[in-house]
Amino acid sequence: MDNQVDTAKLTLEDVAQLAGVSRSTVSRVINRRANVSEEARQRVLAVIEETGYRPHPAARSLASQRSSNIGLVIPRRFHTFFSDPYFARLAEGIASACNQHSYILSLFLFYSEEDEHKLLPHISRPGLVDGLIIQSTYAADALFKKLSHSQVPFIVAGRPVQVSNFSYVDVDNSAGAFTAVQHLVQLGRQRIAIIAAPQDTTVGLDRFAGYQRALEESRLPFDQSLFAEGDLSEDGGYCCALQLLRQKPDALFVASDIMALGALRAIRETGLSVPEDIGVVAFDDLPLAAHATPPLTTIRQPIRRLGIELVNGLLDIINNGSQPPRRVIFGTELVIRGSCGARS
Amino acid sequence: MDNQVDTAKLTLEDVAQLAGVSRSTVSRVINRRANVSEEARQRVLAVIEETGYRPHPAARSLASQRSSNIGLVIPRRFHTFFSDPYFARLAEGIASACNQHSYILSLFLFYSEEDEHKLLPHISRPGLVDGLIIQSTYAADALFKKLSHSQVPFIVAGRPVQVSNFSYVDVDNSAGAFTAVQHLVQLGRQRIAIIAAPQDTTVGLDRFAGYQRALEESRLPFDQSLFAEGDLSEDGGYCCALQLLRQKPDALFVASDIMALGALRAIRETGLSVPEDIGVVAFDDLPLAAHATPPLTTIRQPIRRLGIELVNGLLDIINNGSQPPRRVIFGTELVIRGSCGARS
DNA sequence: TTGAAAGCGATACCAT
DNA sequence: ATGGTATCGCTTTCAA
Repeated sequence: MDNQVDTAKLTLEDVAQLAGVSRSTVSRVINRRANVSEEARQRVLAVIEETGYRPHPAARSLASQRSSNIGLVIPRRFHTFFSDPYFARLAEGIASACNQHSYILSLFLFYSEEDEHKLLPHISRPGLVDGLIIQSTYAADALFKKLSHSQVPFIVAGRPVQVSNFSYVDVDNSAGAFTAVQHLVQLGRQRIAIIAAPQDTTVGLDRFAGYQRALEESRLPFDQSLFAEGDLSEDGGYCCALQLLRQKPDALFVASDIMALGALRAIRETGLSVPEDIGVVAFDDLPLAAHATPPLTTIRQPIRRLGIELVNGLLDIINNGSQPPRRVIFGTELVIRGSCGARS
Repeated sequence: MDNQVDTAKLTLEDVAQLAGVSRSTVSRVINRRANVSEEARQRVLAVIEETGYRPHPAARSLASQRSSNIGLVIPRRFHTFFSDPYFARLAEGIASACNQHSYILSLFLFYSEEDEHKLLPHISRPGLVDGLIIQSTYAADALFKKLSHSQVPFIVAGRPVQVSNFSYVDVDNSAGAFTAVQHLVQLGRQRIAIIAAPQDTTVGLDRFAGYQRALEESRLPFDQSLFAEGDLSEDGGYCCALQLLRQKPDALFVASDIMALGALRAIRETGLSVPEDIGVVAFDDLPLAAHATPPLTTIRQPIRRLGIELVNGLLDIINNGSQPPRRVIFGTELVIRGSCGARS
């Protein structure tokens, strides 16, 4: 045990000597190559166990040209997003998948344009990371272009705004929104307003599209005055709701749970009640949705799974290339609670 | 511009040739060493600019034995914590400080014991990271011990539970809690209950200590039946509040905003009102505190600054050693809103 | 101030 | 199956 003290500067060579084999053999054992005699392998393994030897990551990456590192990139527009529980959950899924695959996860948050200029050249070059997971944003499109000229494989979290042949993982935002609105219609609501997510993101666009589709299908007219665009914050939801309430809607589809909290607050302050006066359906199903007053009926998306799939997808691309682009879209699920007025 | 295409495999040697100098000189320029003639430096800089050359991180760390990487470690007990906005904010502060110092931030979330066993040997050896930021937990103490035998510098986020000579950054939890409770006392509350944070964390212990101190100082008796220990979740706060309400308290000090949300929910369901029947003061001042109904009076702690200071502290330790241990404690601030019943 | 050369600690190809 | 060796791209003495 105590011989682990100076373990720090133990090299392959040392292990090889102790085991009475060559560096090559030790390397093979470590990398689980087949062509090693069981006997040699056991001897090496024993020495490694005893000494607590670990290969030096830098030496490894230099020689193999792989870093076993992937980066999670959050472009500028989304800092605030990081205080959004959605993001933490995604990161969690990503991190746990990384653990599973023995990859290290590095975080790149672009706060300022300066950050981006400074970091981009580093991460878009092979060496630092083997691949990147990038949160989709409108602003991120420029980033995608630069990256697609680079050697670094990447996968996008959420459909990229401009159609291009990138690999991505997303949920079916449009279908989810459709379900949400359809549900309200089925409950007899007629004037269904929407607090949309930013329309320069695919999340925003797609959920709005689903809303519109549901109206059409129910032969309800689209009324521009029942549309408001929030910024995904609680405050945003609050402000939008105040504005929309003047139009006397009887229901509200809110494109995110967080904004829905704000909307509930606005409705409460206005003296109206949910779901009696106004039915509300949100999107995300974060843990807080169940704890809102009243509990939010919302569209559940598998955020953690999204994270895991992003990692799996990225590793697949790293190992096998991204031709054709790899795309995965998860379905959503309506979770009925108190805010919509379903009698359940 | 287009010559940046094969920039990927450009080496120091290439740059040296293009600039008509030796590798050594280029290296000196890159590392901002003094002993380079202005002329040579300019030539090299020009070539770097033109070619978009970036040093290979692995080669660099291998040669210099520094990775320019620091790790943020979240021990087991705290996964749930990651969906706590507190954590996201801390990570944000840490990440932005890393950007500033040109360090890469890697995330190590220990989900399972297996994760820990698998990752620890790697991160506790020099090479992968230059240093670690570790979230304090009771469970983390074992981790600290292992690490203090290793070569890897680390700093703790939050005071370690068992007193030892580690470097750490924390807020003055005890003083904050004291202020909170004192405030309630000054508003005339007599039966002040507490929803404490887990008592196997210093956060929990210190805030509870502050609560007790405030009672003592006001000559109010400590009543065990007015004490409940929550798990930092909304649900935890809810359950604790239900339990405490049976004891007819006239005020509640809740050790975290998130738990306070749960407490408000419980109080609401019980038909009591805040602040009339029950004054509530919480701890954290996350953005959501202002949006609760009623808005939470709470103790503000500078979470982002905590993150920044953790990085600065760690870098200081990396560069100058940790003797004596480096300790920074931030003060807190009472933010008065609606939940406490102050007439403001 | 500059350059030559010896590592840093692994991988992987090539013989054997 | 095993070992020798060139190589990865940089930092860092050491001489000049």
